[in-house]
Amino acid sequence: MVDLITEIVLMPIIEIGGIMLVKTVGPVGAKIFFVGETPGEEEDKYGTPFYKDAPAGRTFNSLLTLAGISRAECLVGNVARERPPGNKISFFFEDKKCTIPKQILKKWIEDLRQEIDINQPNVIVALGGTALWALTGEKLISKFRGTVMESTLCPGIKVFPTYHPQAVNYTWPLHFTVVMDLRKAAYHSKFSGMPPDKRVLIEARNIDQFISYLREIKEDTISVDLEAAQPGSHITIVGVASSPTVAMSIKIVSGNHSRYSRGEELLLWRELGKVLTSKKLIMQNAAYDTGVLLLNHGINCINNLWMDTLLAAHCLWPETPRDLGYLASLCLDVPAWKHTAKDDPAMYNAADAANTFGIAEFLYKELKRTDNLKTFEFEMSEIAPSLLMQLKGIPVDLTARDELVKEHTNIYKETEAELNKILGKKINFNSSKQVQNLLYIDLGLPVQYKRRKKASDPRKITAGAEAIKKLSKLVPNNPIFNLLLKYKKSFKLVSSFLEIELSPTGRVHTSYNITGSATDDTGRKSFGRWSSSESIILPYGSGNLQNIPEEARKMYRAAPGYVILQVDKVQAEAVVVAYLANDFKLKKLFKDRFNAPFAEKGQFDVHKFTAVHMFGVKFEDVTKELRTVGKTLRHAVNYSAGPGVVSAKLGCTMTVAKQLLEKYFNINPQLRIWHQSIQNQLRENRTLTTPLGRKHKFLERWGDGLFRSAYSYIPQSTVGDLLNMDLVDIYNEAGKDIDILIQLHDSIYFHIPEKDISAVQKLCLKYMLRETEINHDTMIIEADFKAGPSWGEQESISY
DNA sequence: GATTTTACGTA
DNA sequence: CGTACGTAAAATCT
Repeated sequence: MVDLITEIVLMPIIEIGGIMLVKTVGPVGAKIFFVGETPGEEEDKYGTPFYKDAPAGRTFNSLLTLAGISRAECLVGNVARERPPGNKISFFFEDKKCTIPKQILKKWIEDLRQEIDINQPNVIVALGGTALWALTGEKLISKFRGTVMESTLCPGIKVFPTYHPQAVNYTWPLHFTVVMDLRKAAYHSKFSGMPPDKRVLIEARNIDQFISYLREIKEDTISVDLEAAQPGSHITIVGVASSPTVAMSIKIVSGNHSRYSRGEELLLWRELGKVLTSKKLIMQNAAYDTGVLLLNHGINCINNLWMDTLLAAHCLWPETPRDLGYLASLCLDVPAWKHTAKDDPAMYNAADAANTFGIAEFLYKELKRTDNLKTFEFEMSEIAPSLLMQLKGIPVDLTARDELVKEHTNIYKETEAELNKILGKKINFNSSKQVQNLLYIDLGLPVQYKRRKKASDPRKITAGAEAIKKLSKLVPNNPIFNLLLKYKKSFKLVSSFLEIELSPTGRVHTSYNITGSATDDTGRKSFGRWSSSESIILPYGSGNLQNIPEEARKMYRAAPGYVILQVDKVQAEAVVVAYLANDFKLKKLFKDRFNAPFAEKGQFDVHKFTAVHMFGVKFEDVTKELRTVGKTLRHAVNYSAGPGVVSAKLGCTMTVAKQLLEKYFNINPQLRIWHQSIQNQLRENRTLTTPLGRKHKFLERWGDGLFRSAYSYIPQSTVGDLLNMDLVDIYNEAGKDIDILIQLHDSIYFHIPEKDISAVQKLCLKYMLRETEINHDTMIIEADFKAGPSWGEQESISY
């Protein structure tokens, strides 16, 4: 019977009272059926769903191409067949939350059901939340995308949800996820029915059962996952998988009580310790699990790590989310399980363990295929030093801290009182809104706006420090500006950096994150630099240790007889840029500096060099001010900053800033060429590779924002990686003997006995002068040293 | 009470 | 129209 129909759409366009009916199109018996939401303006005009020249249709087609799917072989339709007023799907629902469909929508869903029934596709791809709801009754696309579901509308038929192409248009980085999803959908179009779930996930009834499971594991690799209660990171559940399909978990804690006797628990930890120190281990975010095991149970299994799936995913896809649920949706064919954490934590944990194993196997193949194994192994080697730095913490001198708190609390309180007196009323100067009202309404000053990232961004009013500085120039002799700045500075210092909780031993801890940021899930920029954030294992301190201001650094003091020694990569990013841009003059300067004896190195200062070329003065005659101009311009231009930044930094007018920039570019034409070459590389496949082999695909919209992000990528990433290589080597050689305190992107701090200074300097130099090939030349970034009684009081020392 | 915005510290 | 990062406090949402 079906044979009689060659195309579903015999009459795609039917006009009813001026509104087009947009029907499903495509060949009968297609294996994939794409279902969207409603027709848009163009679809309505031409009667075709995802019309090729409509915004969503254009994106849809390009996503299909990237996923290797031929649209001609697919059915394509929408849930709603007419365009609602204002393109709002809620028009077809009785209620605001879009759960009760109106009669007409019910009829369209029945049409959809019949189309599915006639065609019997192997997979229906639900594009967006409405299609997901119509086909399965579920609403949250972000929760279910990437996982196979069974249709409730047509039982027995697979539904595979992903984002709507229009969502990709709004948030372009989603396209990576959608392409990955579509590839998986293409795989599912090859067979009908739900994929069998072969996993055996078991919650152990008691310790004995868990221990016998551990003892019987024959495989040499296992994956491990812990659940822990905060604060204190007390382990509540342990899960171990011996393969992607076999996992067992055991609940150790119920409520606030251990479920087992002390003796039983000790037995468990002993047996677990044996397994963890004899097998190769897979973990997701191993630094946390290994850290908790080491700190709370004395189990040190760091050297047994084979793969941290977080790091593997970071090396492969640094631009995407990397939580386990997301990775599973890309790599595996398992049902979504992340929402079961509360209802059945033990099974949830077992699923975590098993899925981590499966993800690891997938990622390993991908790392190999894409030539990323070296970067991955390097990142794995960073786990031990970063974790031990976290656990060790850095010492705080309580007396110094209290004095600083007292001093700066006085400053902001006095400043506040003075301001209130001048203004004749009380204002919260930490409130941006109140300060804006004060400046722009009460005082009627010219409104200051934030610098925009894009010309198309809306202008935003600001009352930040930069705006206040500008106003103080416009209105001289008004004392409130300086008072405001003083208040903000000291308040911030006290609240964010001085009044912090210390550990019982008076230390501060931070978690060094090898994979960088994790804040939002629409594309990240992690370039291989570490980030620093609050340690969940030891939650003491200000969290981020990479943004402590100089004043607050004074409270981090060395023990008696000890010093804090700092090693810096000299002008690191400027050196990398010089080699990337192939700036011969500059490269020669850096090489000459390297070959000069220590006492003469000051004669090869890059910023003075810039000033010499900019202003035609002699090297000896470069003033401090001219050097600052040179430094600011080099920095600004390297990263394609504009005159706004230069004028703000130098305190000059925009006109002067523009002239300076122009002059700089004329003297350094290589920079424009280098920027152009970055753009050319992006044009090829949006991917940049650093001299150390780290790759990053830039998913943002094509344009200046993308370019600027890309310009900064190679220098930042290369310097970060080189410093971490140094740190790993130094740790591997001497981590047991010397205390590595802090990593600050291009410098490392040590806490060492004063008598060891020159030995540690030697150790640093042994590794830090490593050679890197760039543009068929050999780059060496120099190192220099400072030391002092505290982190905030550091003096240069020779070597 | 949870989430978003604004501002600000470092490299 | 520098980039990258994390956090505190205020504002805003539900």
